[in-house]
Amino acid sequence: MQTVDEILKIKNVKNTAVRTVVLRHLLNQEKAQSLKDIENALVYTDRSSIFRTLKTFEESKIIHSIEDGSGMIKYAVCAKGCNCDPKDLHYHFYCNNCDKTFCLFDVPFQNIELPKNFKIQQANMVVKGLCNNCNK
Amino acid sequence: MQTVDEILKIKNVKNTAVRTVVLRHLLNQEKAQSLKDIENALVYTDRSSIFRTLKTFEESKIIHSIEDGSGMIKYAVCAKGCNCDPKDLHYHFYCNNCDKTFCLFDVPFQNIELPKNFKIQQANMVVKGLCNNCNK
DNA sequence: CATATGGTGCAACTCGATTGCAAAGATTAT
DNA sequence: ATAATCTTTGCAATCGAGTTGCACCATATG
Repeated sequence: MQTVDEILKIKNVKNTAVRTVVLRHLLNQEKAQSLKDIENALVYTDRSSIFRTLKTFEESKIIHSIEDGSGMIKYAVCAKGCNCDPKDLHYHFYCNNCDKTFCLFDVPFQNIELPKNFKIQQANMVVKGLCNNCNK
Repeated sequence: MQTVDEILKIKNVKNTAVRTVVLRHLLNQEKAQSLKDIENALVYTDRSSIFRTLKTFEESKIIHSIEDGSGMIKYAVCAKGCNCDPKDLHYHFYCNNCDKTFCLFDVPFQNIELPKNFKIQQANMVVKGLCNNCNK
C-alpha cells in the first residue's frame, strides 16, 4: 500500500492538511465512502473542503467515483497504476443489506461487444446483492 | 410491442389517466426518460403524480430505473417477460455527448464471477462513451 | 517584506426527489 | 342508489446531497 505522501507526489497534487486527512481516511477504508461518510468521520473538517478535495482527487485520478444507487456518490482510491481508462475498469459490488460498496479489483472485467459505432470511454458497473458478510 | 392496456393488465396495475399517459410516453421513447423529461413532455400532468406513477410502475416491474451518472434517475420500459431478476439484466449505454441513455437489450450479459459468498440480486451496468449518432 | 496564488471555512443556494394534505375519483358495502 | 371506504391526483412545502460565493488564511514567489 502506498502512503499518502507518495500518492500525492506521484499524482502531482499539493499536500495540505485536508488532503492528507481525507486521503488517509480513504486509504483506511475497505468500502467506498460517500461525502457524508467522510464528513462524519472527520468531524473537524469542513464539508465543502472535503467536497473540493474529492473533486481535486478525482481530476487527478487519485480516486474514482461510483454511483451505486444509494443516492450518494461513493469514492474509492484507485489501484496503483490506474489511469481511469477503459482498461482500468472494474466492477463494484453494492450490498443491499449493509449498504457497503466494494471495488472488485480481482474480478476480471470482460470486454463488452457494443453495437456498431458505439465507443466506450468509461463505465459504471455496479452489481447489487449480498456481500460475503451478509449472505448467511 | 405491447399496448398500454395489455401491460397494465398483465402487471396487475389499475388503469388511470396518469398511468396511461406516462406509460404511453415511455413506450414511445427510444431512450430512457428522467422524471424531468416526462414532466416536460406531459405539461398538464403533475410532477408528483408522475413521480408516484413511476414508483408504482417500478414496483410492478413495468419499468426499471437506471442510474447513468447524469444526476437524474432514468426509466425505461422492461422487455416483455422481464421480471427484473438477474437473468433479465442488460447493459445500458450513456452517451457523453448527447446525454441519451439506451437499454442494450441485444448485448449479451456476461456472467460475473463474484468472490466467494457474494450473491447477485440486481445490477446497474452503465457503459459510457459515444453513441452511434455522436461517434463521427 | 510584499505580493500573488491557492486552500479553507462558513453560509447560502440549487435542484431533483419526496411527502403531507385535501380534493376528486373509483370501488365496495348497505 | 346512496353511503362509506379506499385510491389517485394536484398543489405546496420540505428534504437533502451537491455546489458555489466570498472572505480569510497559508504558502509560495519575487
